[in-house]
Amino acid sequence: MSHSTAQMQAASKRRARRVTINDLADSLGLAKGTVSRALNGYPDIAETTRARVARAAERMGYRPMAQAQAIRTGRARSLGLVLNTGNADLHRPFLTDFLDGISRAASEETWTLTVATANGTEDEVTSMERLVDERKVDGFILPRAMYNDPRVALCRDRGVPFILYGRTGDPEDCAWFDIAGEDAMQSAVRLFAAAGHRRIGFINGARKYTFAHLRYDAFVAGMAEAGLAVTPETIAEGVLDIAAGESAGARILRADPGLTAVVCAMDLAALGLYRAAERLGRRVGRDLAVISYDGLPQAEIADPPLTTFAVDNRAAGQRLARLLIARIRGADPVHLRELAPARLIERASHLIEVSPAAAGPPTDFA
Amino acid sequence: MSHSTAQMQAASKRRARRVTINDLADSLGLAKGTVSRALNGYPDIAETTRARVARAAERMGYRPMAQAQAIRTGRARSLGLVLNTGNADLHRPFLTDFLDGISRAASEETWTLTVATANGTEDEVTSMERLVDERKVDGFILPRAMYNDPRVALCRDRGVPFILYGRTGDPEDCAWFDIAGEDAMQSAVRLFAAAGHRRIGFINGARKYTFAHLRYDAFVAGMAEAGLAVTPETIAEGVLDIAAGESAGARILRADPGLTAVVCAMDLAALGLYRAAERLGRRVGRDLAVISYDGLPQAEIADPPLTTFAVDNRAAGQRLARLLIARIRGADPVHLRELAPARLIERASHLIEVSPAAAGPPTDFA
DNA sequence: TCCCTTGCCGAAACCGGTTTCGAAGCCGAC
DNA sequence: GTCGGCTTCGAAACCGGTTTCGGCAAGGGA
Repeated sequence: MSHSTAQMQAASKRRARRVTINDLADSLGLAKGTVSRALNGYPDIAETTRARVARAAERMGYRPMAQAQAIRTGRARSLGLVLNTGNADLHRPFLTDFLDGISRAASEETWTLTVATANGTEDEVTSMERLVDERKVDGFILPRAMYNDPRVALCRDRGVPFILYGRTGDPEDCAWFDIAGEDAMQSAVRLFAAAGHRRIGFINGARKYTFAHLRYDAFVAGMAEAGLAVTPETIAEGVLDIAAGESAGARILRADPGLTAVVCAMDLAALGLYRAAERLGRRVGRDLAVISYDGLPQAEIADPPLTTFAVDNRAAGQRLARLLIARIRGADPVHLRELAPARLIERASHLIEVSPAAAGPPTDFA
Repeated sequence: MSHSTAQMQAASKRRARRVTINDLADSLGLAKGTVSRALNGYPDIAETTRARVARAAERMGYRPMAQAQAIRTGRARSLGLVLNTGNADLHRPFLTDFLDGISRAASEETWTLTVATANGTEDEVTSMERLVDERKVDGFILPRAMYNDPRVALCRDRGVPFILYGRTGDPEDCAWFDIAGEDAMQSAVRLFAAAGHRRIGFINGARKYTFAHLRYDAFVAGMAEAGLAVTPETIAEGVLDIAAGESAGARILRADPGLTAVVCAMDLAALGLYRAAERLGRRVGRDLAVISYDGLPQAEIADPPLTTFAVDNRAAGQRLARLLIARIRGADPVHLRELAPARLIERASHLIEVSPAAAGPPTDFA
């Protein structure tokens, strides 16, 4: 039926034709169906046969061709991730760790990661459609969950498994993983309140993302808990980059010159605030305290180094991948929901002297 | 033979079974082989038939299943990229743009991007092997080309197409794309020399990467051209991150306190140099001029903002993807080699007063 | 009119796997 | 000794495409 296996042994391994399941079956004197079942743990294969097949597969370096499996099983064994580069800065610093986490977890199950990019939401959905129509991926990781997320709508409509990085407005049938940014916001307020701050500003992200809702509510709750007044003019919303952070920062700083502390929902916002403060003759870490969220590398470089709640994106990627694979294998999404905490990295930006009335080290809240 | 198409029309589109080439053939009354050839531009199909098939495919939303094609053609239509996270910082800031460039170019040809990660070089090669054995990818983009690159050895050995981002020691049979970092280094030296600097230091990357050889030679050439002496104690090698940049910076600054300018092969090195300078009571942009290379976002945040040669990683990704696809389709690697320039972004770190003898605006060299 | 191209398409093999179905062989029970 | 059941495997269908091969009909030249 085929190419002499003896000849294959003799030939140097390089450039050799792949060894297929037929080669394996031939050399074992078994039917290829039998070999397939032996390799895939079917119960109707004798234990001795199974071992013999496994040994031969190992020896001959047999690795099943993924596509050939996919065509019958319908599983590409690939996770999809589409990055929206419309707001590239949102991903930038996260990405390496995030990808590493995903692909590491995927590898463990011999799955792979397919990534695509898109500009804007519409393009994003189009990319996703192509990926599922061509059966290149079995499911999606959806980063930056939006309150009203068209990607979720698509997946529901097409019956494609997915997992959100973040939460969404209507979580029914959604599997998700998220970091409790809201807890971080509340901790930040507590920390400031305990340090004696009375006038605390807030720079939030854009409401289209769910996290902005959560963090806003948490900020307000934290203020209420501390018995502090929330004044709308010292709250900025919709800030997603440094430039917006700068103008928003300038606005709230001017609205209330008595502001001594600002909580930022994102490091980029805080970095913008740094600039605004400088322009207004104020200095972060000396007469303006800042606590932020994300843990970007820029935050460490900043002057003064930014105190921020850091997110472990590698771990997040791992969890997301594992949860998605479980989802693809049929697990109930209700059981695939996890919330992890952010970790406070105390640097210099939150330490200023406010009032002698304040007592106790702020580190209690780490 | 099959499922009533009328029924399919009636049913809501959601969750519908994929439309296969058989469905298409049935509904057209053609053999599926004919449909396939029509779609793939075979010459033995009548023009009217081809048009009819194309229209039907469009109308029914037919999208061939990638894996089924791959099994016969041997093409997965997927580009492989394995990221080495052992030195995560090397990728970090590049990644979003880079991935965007690759996947954008890939999409144009309806290819996709498969990414994997690895720790260390050995793991990297293992990951690559799995990808090609399972036929998940048709070729690789190899970022951060090394002088002696085991990934290249693997690809050659297995006959797998690849393209280097960077150059390598033995370029035979290699397709590559690179940014002319050496030109940037030489320009930096010229710029400093023209501004009157006489004592110029250099912080280089690690020699295992080819770029470090090229940039070293270019630095030396630039110094010779300007008639300046190269002193080994003001040259540091092997710097790949901020910490190493700091200690290397301290060393050369102490070795020659008369140093007024430093060329850095990487922004991270420059950022480390900032810290070293500060510790030694010197200030970049006032009594120490710095020009670097990469164009990281951190460089803009730094104080003072870092003058640096920026790399357009999106464009690089695009070119790499296009070249790799050409390579996979059989183009001769000798014709797949490109060199692109870096672009100088003048900020504040290179502007200091040195000697009144110097004349002429430095911008001549941008 | 006949023959030979040429254009166009159907039929079937093929790719490398998975899954279904049925049958052979062995065993113990009756 | 026969029968039934269980274990174990071979054979073949199948998945959704691509590619080869051959045949039919139309057209052109002699």
